[in-house]
Amino acid sequence: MKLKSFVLKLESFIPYRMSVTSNRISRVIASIYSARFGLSIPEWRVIATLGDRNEETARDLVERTAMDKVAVSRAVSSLVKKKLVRRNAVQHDGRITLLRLSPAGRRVYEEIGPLALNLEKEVLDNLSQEDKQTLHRILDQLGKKLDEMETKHSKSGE
Amino acid sequence: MKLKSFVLKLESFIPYRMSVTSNRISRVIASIYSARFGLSIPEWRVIATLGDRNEETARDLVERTAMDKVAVSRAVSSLVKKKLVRRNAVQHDGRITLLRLSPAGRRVYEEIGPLALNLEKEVLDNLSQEDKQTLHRILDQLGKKLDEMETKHSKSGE
DNA sequence: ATTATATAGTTAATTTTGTAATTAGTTTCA
DNA sequence: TGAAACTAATTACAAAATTAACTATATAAT
Repeated sequence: MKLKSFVLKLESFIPYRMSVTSNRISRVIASIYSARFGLSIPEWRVIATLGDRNEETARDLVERTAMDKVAVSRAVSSLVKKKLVRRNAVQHDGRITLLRLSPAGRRVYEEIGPLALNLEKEVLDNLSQEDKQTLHRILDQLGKKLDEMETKHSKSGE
Repeated sequence: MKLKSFVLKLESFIPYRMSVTSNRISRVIASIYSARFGLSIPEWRVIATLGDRNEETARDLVERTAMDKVAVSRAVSSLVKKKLVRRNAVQHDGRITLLRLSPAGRRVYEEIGPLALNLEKEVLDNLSQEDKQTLHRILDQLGKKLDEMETKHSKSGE
């Protein structure tokens, strides 16, 4: 009789576990800015990212947030419509615009920021300080490995 | 002058970091079963879940995978169409059907399972054994806290 | 028994997201 | 200078996910 040569239990499969947990956390965090401010996740990410800079191009946002450029584009134009973000043309390059929070956008940032940090704190409440550091380090290391794997993959797929 | 009383940097905000990392990992894993077997993520999850059981109801799948029941329903009916999953009626309750992998479905499971585990291993390659254990424990603890927060939230929202 | 309530599952409508193709502007260099 | 190649950003289309509503069966209560 043929024996199964591997054991795959979803409940101990890290990719699956991380996906479930991270989705649950995102939903909790999203609840504060979607219900109270009508913002989507990408919109909030753009606001959060612009919050600690003066001006940035959409390109920069893509880099800094690891979001897709289409998602950024959509979030930005929606935020511009809502008057939370302003676009400023650039003299020497007609393709790009510099983005910055409007005063209203900054107020939103100043209001959501602390709430988001509080919720994060509550979610992480069960973890020791050391666990949190370890988690950051683990995420760093996973990110590095994924960089490798992704470039390898795209190289071979050319 | 008013000072900002909080510091929110997306790149050190755990909910954000987990979301980015987990999406990247999911994409890597999905590449093996989407390209080679034409399976969606929910389809693969159903197969993986049925793989280590004899029979289960859709309801059980929802519980065990934390997937939405609509997603499970669609994944199952698609898999039935593809002849990878079979439905068996139950005598005493006309609402439920018992699901199990067909022989073909089991072959898919037997083929993807090891590949998925290998990829997981590669992704986690940078982590020590201890880190992996810690990660599991952290995910456990986050899960517990999320349980609390979600029930609290749904209670108060009634 | 028969109305009410709950459960399992599906179907339908909406929204969100991802992929591809397109537009507009810029740089390179023969 | 003027094609060709590249970059930034948007638009259009397709796939996927969420939410809401619905069907069918089963259980509970009066």
